[in-house]
Amino acid sequence: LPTLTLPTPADFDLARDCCSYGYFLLWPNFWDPGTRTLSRVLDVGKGGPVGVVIAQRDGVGSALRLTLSRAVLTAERAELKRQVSRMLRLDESAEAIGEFHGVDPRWKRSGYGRLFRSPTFFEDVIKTVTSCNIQWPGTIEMNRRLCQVVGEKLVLPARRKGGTPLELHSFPSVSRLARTRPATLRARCRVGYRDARLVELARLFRSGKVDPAWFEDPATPEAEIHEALLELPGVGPYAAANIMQLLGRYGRLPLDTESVRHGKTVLGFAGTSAQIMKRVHGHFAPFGEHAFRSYWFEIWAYYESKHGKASTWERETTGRVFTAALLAK
DNA sequence: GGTAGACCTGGACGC
DNA sequence: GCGTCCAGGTCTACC
Repeated sequence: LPTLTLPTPADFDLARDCCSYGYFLLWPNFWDPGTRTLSRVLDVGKGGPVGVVIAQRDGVGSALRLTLSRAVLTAERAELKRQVSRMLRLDESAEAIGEFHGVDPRWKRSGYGRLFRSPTFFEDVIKTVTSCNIQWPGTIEMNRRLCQVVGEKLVLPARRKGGTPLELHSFPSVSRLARTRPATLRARCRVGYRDARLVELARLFRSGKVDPAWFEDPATPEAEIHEALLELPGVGPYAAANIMQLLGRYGRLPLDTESVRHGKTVLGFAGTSAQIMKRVHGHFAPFGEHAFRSYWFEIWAYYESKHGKASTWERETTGRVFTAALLAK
């Protein structure tokens, strides 16, 4: 099979930096704790979906080895590298992570700093909308169904003679989701009332009214991005702040019921949820433009204290246990 | 500018 | 078993 190599920052650790945010557990992403590889299908051009397995064999800072399901053209190769770099935040240098550790030294030892995200801005927006007002296992199910129902199918030949071919799916493309009927999403993907909002989002991307390049441009003022996100269907204060962090803007906190749980059980705050939210907000304000990472890795450390290293979580078992009721115990 | 009430779905909990 | 509540919120309609 064709392979590609991708250099990484000096401190990059695939197992740690991939398994750093819940989206690594969402379809079509598949982290295999056994082989410590990330695999999924990517849409990189007109040649059809490409399966990719990402491995880091020679330790921290070594190059990634990408094994592809088919040969790719030059333009596809560039796009593929761009998408993998986005997912794993290869754009964040060791120095940039060091700067964060300077502000919050608690994560220096583990090296946590990069946060996993999607290969595209579009997928991040859709995934965030599917995480609202629902428990985590529901988000997992919705993403699985979206891929299987609306995503493009990729069939890989059986590894052994007589074995069954492997069927994989990509994440729904903008154009495909824009053409999907809300009723289909509701019935087959179980997205509930999110149906029309998801289709409308895809249509905004398709028409160019939402331009990913503008949102991703470091030169675009933060306040303008935030304002534009709030205009999107299905995106409120929580989702907007979360998409901001996915864009690498860590100054805002996506406060939700999980923040309240964290405030109570870990930080020891008492009072009404509104009061606790306020205190959580104040607690992380001193971390300034790094606030979200300080907040998130505190939560992540709590999850790992309950279930072990995130890189050992299985998508089908451990990955599904993060419900409010279980976390509160 | 602030706040009830509705909203899909499915897990958790009480009876 | 069945009803109720609510989750990594958002939107609309009111005040």
